[in-house]
Amino acid sequence: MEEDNKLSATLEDYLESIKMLCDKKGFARVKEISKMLNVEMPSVTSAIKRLKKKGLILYEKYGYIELTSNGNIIARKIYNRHVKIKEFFEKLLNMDSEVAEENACKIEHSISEDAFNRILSFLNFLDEYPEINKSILDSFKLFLEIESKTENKE
Amino acid sequence: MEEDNKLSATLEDYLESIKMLCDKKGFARVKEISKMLNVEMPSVTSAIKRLKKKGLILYEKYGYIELTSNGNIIARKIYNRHVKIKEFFEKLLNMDSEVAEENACKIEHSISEDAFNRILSFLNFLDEYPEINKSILDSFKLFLEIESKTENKE
DNA sequence: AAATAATGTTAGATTAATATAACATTATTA
DNA sequence: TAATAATGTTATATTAATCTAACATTATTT
Repeated sequence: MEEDNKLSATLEDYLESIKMLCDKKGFARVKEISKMLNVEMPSVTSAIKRLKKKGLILYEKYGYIELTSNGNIIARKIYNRHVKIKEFFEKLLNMDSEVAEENACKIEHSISEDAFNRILSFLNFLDEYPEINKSILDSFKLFLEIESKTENKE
Repeated sequence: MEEDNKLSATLEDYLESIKMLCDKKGFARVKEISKMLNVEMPSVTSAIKRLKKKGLILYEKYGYIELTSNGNIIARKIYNRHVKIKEFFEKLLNMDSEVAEENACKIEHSISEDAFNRILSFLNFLDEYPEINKSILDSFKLFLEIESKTENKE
């Protein structure tokens, strides 16, 4: 009991898309969500019904889709994870923006609160000690270059 | 077409459990898998049927479960990811072993080849430059302590 | 405003993953 | 070896997530 309200990765994705669309234009539509997530419209209709049942969005047939305040809180949390995980990959591992994006998208759903806080702390650490930050990253970049030249198997 | 054979996260988990049991005793049994993954036995029976259909395991009704050579290759790949991701979390983020374990378990299924290679490279980097390794990690640990004392919200 | 296009919903089927209950097989032990 | 315990399977149901096809509504354009 207690927290029965855990969203599936899929519903988290829908909620996140809705948040992004709402941030941009104040509401979301089925078609846009379907484009964003690469699913057909009936899948969206089905998902938003489940989100509505959970009290996370407002919508009436054929109408606009908006977040409830609760939905907003949760969506923001998910989105924040996304942004931070992406940042972590980019800053620490020198990952391409698209690769970082793609991976953040998936990992954001499976990482624990605990682990996420570690990542946040690490990002703060890098921010607050830019010298360390720079020296690590420079060395690592160099390492990557050497590694790619060596091109050793296994 | 081409690679239709992508396993779901769930099937990857089953395969990984089977690998671990086989490594330990040469074969796996339904009961043990069910304990390991916290599912009921019929769920295991259903999963191993799917794995068998994909040619990844050998088994006959009421018999032992073993990996095919193909299954072995795939299982090893998954397991390796698991180990390395865990190591990454432990070494870099100073995460508790259990937390690292738990998160590696989930993330191993969603991370891309590309991103995983970055993580591997970073681990190699830490290994090959132990001075850098130590200095980063010591500073970060210190930072975590300071942070936890400060206990600032948000 | 009627015709057409765009968008959204319903009905319904499919697949994966799970569970419970009932039954079957294999292993243990008295 | 017969009885019991442990393990495994089948039958069946449920839920989430997706799809296609058909229909409904809303918006756009002559």
